[in-house]
Amino acid sequence: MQENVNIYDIAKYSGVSTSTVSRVLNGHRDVSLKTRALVLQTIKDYAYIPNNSARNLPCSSTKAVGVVVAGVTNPFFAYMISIIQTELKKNSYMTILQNHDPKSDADIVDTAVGLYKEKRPEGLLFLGGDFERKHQMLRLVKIPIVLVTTTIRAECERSWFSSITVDDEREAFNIANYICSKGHKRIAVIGNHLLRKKGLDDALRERGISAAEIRIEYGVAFSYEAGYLAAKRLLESGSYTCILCFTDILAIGAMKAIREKGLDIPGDISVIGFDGIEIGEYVSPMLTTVKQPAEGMARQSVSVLFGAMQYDAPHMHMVMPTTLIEGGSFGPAAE
Amino acid sequence: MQENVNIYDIAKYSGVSTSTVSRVLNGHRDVSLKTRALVLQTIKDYAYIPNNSARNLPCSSTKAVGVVVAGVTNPFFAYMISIIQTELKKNSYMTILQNHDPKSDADIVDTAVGLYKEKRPEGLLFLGGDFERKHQMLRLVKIPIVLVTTTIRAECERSWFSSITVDDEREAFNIANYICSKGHKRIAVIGNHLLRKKGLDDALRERGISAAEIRIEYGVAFSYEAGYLAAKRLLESGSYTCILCFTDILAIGAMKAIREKGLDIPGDISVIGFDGIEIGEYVSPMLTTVKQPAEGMARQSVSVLFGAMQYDAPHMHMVMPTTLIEGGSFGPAAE
DNA sequence: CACAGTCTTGGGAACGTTTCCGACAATACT
DNA sequence: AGTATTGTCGGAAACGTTCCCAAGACTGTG
Repeated sequence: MQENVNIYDIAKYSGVSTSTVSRVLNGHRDVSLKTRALVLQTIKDYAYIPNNSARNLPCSSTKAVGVVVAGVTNPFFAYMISIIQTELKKNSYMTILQNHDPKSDADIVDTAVGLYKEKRPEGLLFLGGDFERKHQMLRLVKIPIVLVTTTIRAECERSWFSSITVDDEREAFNIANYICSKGHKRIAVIGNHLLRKKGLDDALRERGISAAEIRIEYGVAFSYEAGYLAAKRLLESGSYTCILCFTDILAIGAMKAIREKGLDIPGDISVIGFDGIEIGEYVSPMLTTVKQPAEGMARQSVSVLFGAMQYDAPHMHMVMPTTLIEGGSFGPAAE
Repeated sequence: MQENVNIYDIAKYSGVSTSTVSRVLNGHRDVSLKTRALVLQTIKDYAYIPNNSARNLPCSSTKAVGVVVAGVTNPFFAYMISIIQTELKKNSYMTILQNHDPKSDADIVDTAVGLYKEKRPEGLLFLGGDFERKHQMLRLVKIPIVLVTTTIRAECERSWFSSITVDDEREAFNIANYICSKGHKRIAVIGNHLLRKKGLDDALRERGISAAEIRIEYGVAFSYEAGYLAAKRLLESGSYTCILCFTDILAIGAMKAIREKGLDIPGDISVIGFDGIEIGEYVSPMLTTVKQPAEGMARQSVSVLFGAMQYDAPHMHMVMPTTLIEGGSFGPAAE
């Protein structure tokens, strides 16, 4: 273990005070060009690297943002993470990644509180997940929180956090209408999403399709496999002309089950997804999906978070538009 | 902004000294049960959370590990990240995620050095990427380094870091032989991987297939799109019975181009990938691929890293076995 | 009852920075 | 020339912990 050089050493070797070194380090003015150059050279010579913990101590800033993700494995989140990380890095914040396996039964809020307690990030970003039980616990976390693509229950008091979402209920309502308008009547659903389910139910009710006629498979997790298994169950128990999945990866899983059954997509069964991940363009047929503006949401999320962190900006709840990507996995009802 | 309570407050309110509070916090013995209970209660009452920066200062430990990933967007890496993060968390280390966009021209080593300078992690994990130019710079980073699935040039001095990989050269050699043994002669390759290319070349040379007969598309990045575009170029310029891709996502991209051309997989063209990502099982036909033991590698990587961090364990270079997953995208040569 | 030994506790010096405040020199102005 | 102003710099007190060292209380033994 070699001894690390510290700011005192640099000061000593440069023949200046620690204050001056500190000023150089932080780019403050009030340092002559000559002194600055001298100190910078010394820093270089001794390969000095400031100690971050000590640095954060006086201002008690950690330069860290916690990102709690409901499954890094989901390409939709992975994509947003890559953007968020880049954006945070630009402001020299580090991203502390905290994966929350959606299969595990631990509550995402617990995960977040744990992260906060241990690492003291200055802000918290949630990607996906369900925000319901025990969310109150997060109020004692006094740092800004932004929920991205997270399902927020209607009864939640929204005054103490920000969010960036699409209007899940409305989008589901619209897509359900779209499906019905193409003649589909025997519709199945895979996925467990409170708001999207609500929008769906409303649309069907308006059209006089009773909820009883709809089969909903609450694919427990958002994974390819869950979609596959759920679709398999559906195909064994009934006959449908359209399967709506609340997530693209579920849809892709479902498509496999349909193929295995020897059925044609969309000839026999249409499949429709939600999210708009890249892989959807590479399956056959291309996935028809409700695309969320992932890049924009990711960028906005750090912008909103920084706003709250730095200027104490008020909480806001942004609703982003979606686009229907017509991929080929959806067509009019068969008969 | 509310004032944060600190260890002094807790000491004061409990009527003890900070030393005692500290001892309770760190689970040292030499504290009477009564005092311990009292302090714990006070901590609870005031919702006190120790300041991490201050905590790390005396021992200068940051409880952080940097993970530099050559593209979080690649499901192969995303999967390993999720495991690594879980594993690190178990030891109450945080994972600082640093995405290195493979499309960008910045060198991965620069990214890593920057991460080290800014955040001072206690260990560094590389996922994927090419380890060649300027890798020497990392020697001045005095913390343990483990490379996972990273291409390490033969000329690299290996004594100062650990690695966990498959034997890329040998696996490529084997898979090339496998392809040839099924009668394929007009083979194309997509991907840019030094070692895998070398193994491939060797195998073909042994079989008397000159490298000139092989068309290699150096898909610049590892992305679906790169695979798609590369395959498109291939199909326009020649006729092949098999396309070997150095990464599954390239293969999946290539499959789309083949379908668009109206060709059958594997009837007209076989496709073979490398990695063994989950989505490979959900495309049609299922992707034949050389599966790397992602889970095992991820687990081993943090185990090796911790070994080096804690016991100053010697550097090691683990080579893991692969499995050939026969998915259906590969068949014997057509004619 | 004196003494040694064990438990428990408090005091205070570190850890490596930042930053406020004041000192000093050099310059500009009256 | 004297004074105000500006530009540079150093001193030293924080920041919130940990941990070593010593002091005090208590127990058991002779």
